[in-house]
Amino acid sequence: MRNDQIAAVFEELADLLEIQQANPFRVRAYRNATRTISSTADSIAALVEEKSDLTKFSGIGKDLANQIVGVVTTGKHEKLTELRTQVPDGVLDMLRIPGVGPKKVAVFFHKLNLTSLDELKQAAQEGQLASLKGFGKKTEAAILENIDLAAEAGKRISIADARLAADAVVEDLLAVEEVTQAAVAGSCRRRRESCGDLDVLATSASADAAMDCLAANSLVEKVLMRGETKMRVRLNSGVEMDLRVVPDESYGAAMQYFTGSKEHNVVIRGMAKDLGLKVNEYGVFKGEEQVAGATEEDVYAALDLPWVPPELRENRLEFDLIESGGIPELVEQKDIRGDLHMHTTATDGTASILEMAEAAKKRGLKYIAITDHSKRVSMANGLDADRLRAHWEEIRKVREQIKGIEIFCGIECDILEDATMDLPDDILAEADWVVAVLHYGLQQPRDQIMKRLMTAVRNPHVNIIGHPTGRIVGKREGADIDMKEFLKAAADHGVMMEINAHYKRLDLDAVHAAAAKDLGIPIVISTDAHSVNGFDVLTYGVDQARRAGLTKADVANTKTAAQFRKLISR
DNA sequence: GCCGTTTTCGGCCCGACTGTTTTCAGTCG
Repeated sequence: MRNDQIAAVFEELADLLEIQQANPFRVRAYRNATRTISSTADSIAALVEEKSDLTKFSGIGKDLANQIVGVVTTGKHEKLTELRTQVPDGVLDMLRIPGVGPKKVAVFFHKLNLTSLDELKQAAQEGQLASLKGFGKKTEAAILENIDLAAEAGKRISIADARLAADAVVEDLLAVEEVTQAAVAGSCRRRRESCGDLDVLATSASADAAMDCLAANSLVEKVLMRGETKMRVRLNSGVEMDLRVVPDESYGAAMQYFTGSKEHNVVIRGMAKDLGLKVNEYGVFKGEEQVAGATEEDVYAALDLPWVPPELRENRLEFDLIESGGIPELVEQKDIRGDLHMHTTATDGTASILEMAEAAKKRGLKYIAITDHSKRVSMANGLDADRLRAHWEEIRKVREQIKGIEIFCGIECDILEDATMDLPDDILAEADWVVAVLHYGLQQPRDQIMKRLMTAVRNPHVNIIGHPTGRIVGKREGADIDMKEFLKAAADHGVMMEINAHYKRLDLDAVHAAAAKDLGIPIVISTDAHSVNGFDVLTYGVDQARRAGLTKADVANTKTAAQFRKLISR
């Protein structure tokens, strides 16, 4: 059983308990556990099998540990099965309507016996909701208006789209005379892989001036809510954006607050409490007195903490890092000197070897590896041994035509479904750089996937595993991998791991990249560029590495060309 | 349901906005 499957059990349990008006802190305990389970690189099922103590995870106590063991060993959860018979699926769907939470859903279910979105819609159209105690015409109208959005609730946009939209709004805001400061906050600032909504923060002599600016932005479809300091809009893309306007002296506190994550902030506020302080979006307060707030650095300093890079604010690594000596300097885009995964017209790229090399050089890169597809990827005109040798011959010619950038003869070699390599050892041995990847058969059972990965890891010619899980962010689950076992094998055999920088892949993810770092595995951030503009995505890969707590020293393609050549010389 | 070097019981972050109220509950982030 995979971690996300185990997590889903407790997620549903939390929803059902919430509708049953269970103790909200108990519900939160389940949600916290869900998060813990899905954000560890350990295989929970494997831990259960070897009878490890699950209470070592913070937020998992004796009771939850037992429940998890039950779920893993029996594949069922008694309480969940029982609750399901009491609350139909359709009732849970109602939770996804914006503005509708567990309390309202409970009323619909218990007072009106409504059990689906369709039934709720009909009841609203007939005016049944407005007559309920605590409800009125406006609530009913809002539900009618929002009920069709329930289907796409939870829809997230890629970090690339998020940054584009948020940056555009910020740029507009900064052009407003009254606006003194404006910046992106929320999950977009934390550089999550995808964003469910966007947060923008501003300081302005007039909150109205800032809000009017956003309301007039061409990206905005509708103003959903507008108060004194806070405004929410829906963008054309369907995603919602919050704008918050605060005084200058609170800007840092507000940035800290609205950057989140919620989990990070809960810890921060707990620490403040222990120090006899209170933290809110307006500042850090000792009694009535504001002791910090203008800058984020001040806010953290008031709590005896170093400033925490936004990418780390997930209550995953940051507090352990602080405790064990401080937050290290994270890798930056300017540290990257090489790109070790890209394609040319030889397979499915749109630019020649020379064009790619020139584009890379222009971006300041000192070395690249050309890694076109192997023959199994026939759709992309993948290379067999003969064509690959000819291709490498071309690369050697290009080396003569361009100076100041080193070009490695590489290959992105498929690991086939039967756990053999797509190209024979003798040609892999001739390569400077071999990226081994899974493209097909990602749905195979864990045993076979692991067999394939082990084949690649043990192959003496394989340098690195590219986009190790094969997942597509928000679209496709990756292969079923026991990540700890796989990474351990890679570490033992000196095989590196890729963070594929494309915003649709970002693979390894932050949790697994951190696990790889812990094992001392060198990480390479690669763009997988298929065109000269394909290098643009590097920034997303660097962000992902930062979210994993990686420093320059952890990332192999920060090395100089000479150092890197030495690293991969056979 | 979890957690603890002032705690094994009594806490569990905090505020904006809306709608339905006439002081507050629900939702959201």
